[in-house]
Amino acid sequence: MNLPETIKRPTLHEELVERLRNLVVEDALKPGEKVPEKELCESFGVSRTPLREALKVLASEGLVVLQANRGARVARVTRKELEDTFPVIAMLEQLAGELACQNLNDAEIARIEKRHDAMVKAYKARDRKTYFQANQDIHNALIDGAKNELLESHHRMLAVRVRRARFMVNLSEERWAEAIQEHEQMMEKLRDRDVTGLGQLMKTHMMNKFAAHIKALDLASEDSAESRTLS
Amino acid sequence: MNLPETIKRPTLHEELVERLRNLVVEDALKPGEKVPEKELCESFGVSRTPLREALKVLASEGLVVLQANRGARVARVTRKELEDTFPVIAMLEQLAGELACQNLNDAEIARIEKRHDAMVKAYKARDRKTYFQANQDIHNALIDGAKNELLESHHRMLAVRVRRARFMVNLSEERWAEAIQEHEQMMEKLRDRDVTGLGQLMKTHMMNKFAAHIKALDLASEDSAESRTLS
DNA sequence: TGACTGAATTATGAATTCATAATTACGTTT
DNA sequence: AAACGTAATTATGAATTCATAATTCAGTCA
Repeated sequence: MNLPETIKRPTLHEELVERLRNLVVEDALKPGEKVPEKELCESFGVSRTPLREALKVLASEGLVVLQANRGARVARVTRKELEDTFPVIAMLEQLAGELACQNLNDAEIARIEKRHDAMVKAYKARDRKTYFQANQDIHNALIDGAKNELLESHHRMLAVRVRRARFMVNLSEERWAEAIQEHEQMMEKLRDRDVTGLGQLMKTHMMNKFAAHIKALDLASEDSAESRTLS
Repeated sequence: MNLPETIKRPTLHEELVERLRNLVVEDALKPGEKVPEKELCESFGVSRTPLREALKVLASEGLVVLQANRGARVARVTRKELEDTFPVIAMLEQLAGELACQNLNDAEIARIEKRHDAMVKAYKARDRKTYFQANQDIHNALIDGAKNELLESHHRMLAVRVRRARFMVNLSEERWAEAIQEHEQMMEKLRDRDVTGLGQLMKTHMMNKFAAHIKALDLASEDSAESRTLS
């Protein structure tokens, strides 16, 4: 039996931060929309105090925007914001790749390979949902593998933005195939413990993803006149 | 007359986030210390509600630690945390250097050179306070020069940690001279618009700073037995 | 004396209340 | 009818109150 592990009792506002973040990321609360304080309080069965505390935290993460005396709105996902996000996240992934190569043990790498195989399988079955999950698991495992809490937390904050953007563009068949290729290469580098190699790959992987997103956005914006902000 | 500029009316809790953050960064609230909710409310002349909202935000930044039903404590600065911080901040500075080289115009670069000269002057006069301020201004100007809000905000969060650590170690004469040298080189690269060059320099500059910090910490910890956490 | 028990006190999380800013609805005027 | 001004309503920020968990302290017993 493995002992202690400090009992986790999530305080109300932490729970709410989680839930609200999910509502935003899963696109249940749409960008630009006003956050319905009253309704949310009722549906969660809590008073305004903890909910507002949670909103403050979400605001500091940039997921909602607070306007003095006018409540909170879900932050819009602008093109500029996406353009800003990717270079930063790419750098973090590069660093994560380098550190993960150094820190992961063989068993951990084997576990990642398993997820990788599952992802490839999902790709072949064109099972988007499973693919996305496995993909996210792999990236998270590599980030965790860096064993750097700061890196992890900052990456998580940025990844939320990208995940949010996922709802706006759809993965093209070409990009999907390309992404799988890149992941294959990443696994190779990881097996070989090629520190700078994996870092480099993860960076370019992210920048390619970025390019695909922007391309998809440009295609999408051909339809609508107001292409400055998305959705 | 240049128009709009949305009127800034800081809400109470934002103001408090600022103030509290300063208390932590300026080491008025010592690491590990309990945050005296009551006293702070009185001294700021506000009720607990906005102060607690501010604490939640500070907690999400990692500056304080919340314990359920036991209030907030100022986060301890551990060695591991510093070791985690620097590589991340170094990557961000590298990216900032690259982007700043591309985005800054001649006038902006000239302004940075002015600050650089002021910094060198402060160095020669051994005026630590002025030096630190000018140094910080330069770094901030380069970060701002990247014109990337995400980069900026994440950098700011991490920089706070380093600034906090400044109170624990003292800049050695050798490292000080070295840092000035590095800054001279940085200005050169900036003038030459050497994108990758400046990026590289800023990264190593930060890692050198890191090494100096760690070295100073090791020297300091020789004195005290409880060297696992600092202060 | 020193460790334990339990009551008193204090601190904390969360609900509620209150004052005010923002929004809406309505009436007036042209 | 459209535009403006004003009153009613609602939403919001912040103070206050309340219930409960944590801490302190006094008293008891070994």
